[in-house]
Amino acid sequence: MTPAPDKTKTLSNTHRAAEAIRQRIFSGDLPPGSDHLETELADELGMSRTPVREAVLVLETQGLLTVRPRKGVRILPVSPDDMEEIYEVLTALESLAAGRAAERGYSAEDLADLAQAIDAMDTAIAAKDREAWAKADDAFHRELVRLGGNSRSIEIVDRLADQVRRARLVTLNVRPLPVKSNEDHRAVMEAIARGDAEVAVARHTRHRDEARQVLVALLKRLGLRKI
Amino acid sequence: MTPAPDKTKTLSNTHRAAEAIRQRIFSGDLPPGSDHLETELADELGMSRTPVREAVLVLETQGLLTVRPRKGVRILPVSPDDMEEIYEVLTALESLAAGRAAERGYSAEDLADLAQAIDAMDTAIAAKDREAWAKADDAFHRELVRLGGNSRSIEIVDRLADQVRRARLVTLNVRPLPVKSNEDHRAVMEAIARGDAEVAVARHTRHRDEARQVLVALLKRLGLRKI
DNA sequence: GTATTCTTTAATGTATACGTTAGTCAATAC
DNA sequence: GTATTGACTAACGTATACATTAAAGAATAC
Repeated sequence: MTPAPDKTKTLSNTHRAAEAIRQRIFSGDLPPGSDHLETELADELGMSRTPVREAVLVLETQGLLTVRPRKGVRILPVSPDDMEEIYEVLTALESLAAGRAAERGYSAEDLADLAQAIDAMDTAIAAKDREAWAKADDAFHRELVRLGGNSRSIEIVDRLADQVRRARLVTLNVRPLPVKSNEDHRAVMEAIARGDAEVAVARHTRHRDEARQVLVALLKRLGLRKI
Repeated sequence: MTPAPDKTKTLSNTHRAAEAIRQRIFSGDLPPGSDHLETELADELGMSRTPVREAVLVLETQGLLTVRPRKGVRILPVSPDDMEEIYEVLTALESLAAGRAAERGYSAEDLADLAQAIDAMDTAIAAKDREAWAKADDAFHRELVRLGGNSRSIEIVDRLADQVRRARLVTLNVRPLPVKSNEDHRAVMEAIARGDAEVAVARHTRHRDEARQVLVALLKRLGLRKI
């Protein structure tokens, strides 16, 4: 997700277009590899080409699509190799955040959201509710980076997490329920709580590396169809 | 720097505008904190508002400026705190790259550019040529990330390095010549050459952390004027 | 003198029109 | 039958015109 540029009310059409297209990509409505003319998108969104063009330019810099001059905008596929790259960066930045969070000396109260996300994952796993688990997992990682306090990291991770979410569209119902991963989450949180940056970093790095291996292997096994 | 979108010849005005504005920011021609109307920029660039708007939108997502609805585009200042954030992310991603590069088992030949950058820094320091040193230092860090092989990292680091370059506009001629930093560079390169990822990561992390401390302290000492 | 409201204005956000050009398809030459 | 060339078309890149709106200032009421 990307933060709303205007919290009050009057979103510009450009922002609406960007958000709409982004949603349609994540929902699978604009599938990876598909092409779309600016004119079509504009018609479908009920606006002129101008805001659509502007939105598309932004989404291009965010790596969701490319503009191919007379072929339309192409929704970018995410290959297993891409996902490996994305996870590498995510791992580095989230681990950085875990370390910084530990150094900041947060109180138990400060970590309430983190704890809540962990509980929600436990609940979801008990109920075998994959959607709920994914949502809580997102919340945990997002909150972790927020606690790191580096706004640039937050922004970059947000953008990359978008892509991970796209991958999950495909993998969520195929992969085994990650019953063990909450042990890692708890360990990371506890390390942060007691100010142990080293363990927080090490544990989180291992956690993400393992997740990456599972996901990439799964994507490769699922075969050629790009996400 | 940002890779040219079209290597052949026919750059669109949008790309030209983006590049021109970027250059004007780095050259100090558009100072941090200054405001500029789209119309003015368009006139100065000899084109209409449309490509300028598109360029500005992209630069906004890259964190160089913000569009403030009836006030013009504001060139963003880079505070010491901002620089601290930027260095944190740079450190994490460059260190990641150093580790991955070590794992890849590069030959001495593969590391030639790295070695060349190091030599250039030695030469520059002997000649007390700060400009040359900065250029070679840039080349070293850029090549390091390239060797890491993660294209997302490369892109992110490129964007952040832009900001570091802006800071150097102010600090380059004030700070002491970093006579000792090439020891770190050499150690990192040697660790990569012998495939020692752990040392490569640790040494580079330390190197960047020290550089960050020097730069941030200097920026704070130089005082209130934002970059 | 101050505060409120109205008016004005200027800059943006959006639509649209137009020129350019790449891609397509057909026709013709071989 | 194949390949090359040419015209055509449709999509994009850019310019421009228009609508919208927020900021600034003036005027008036108190």
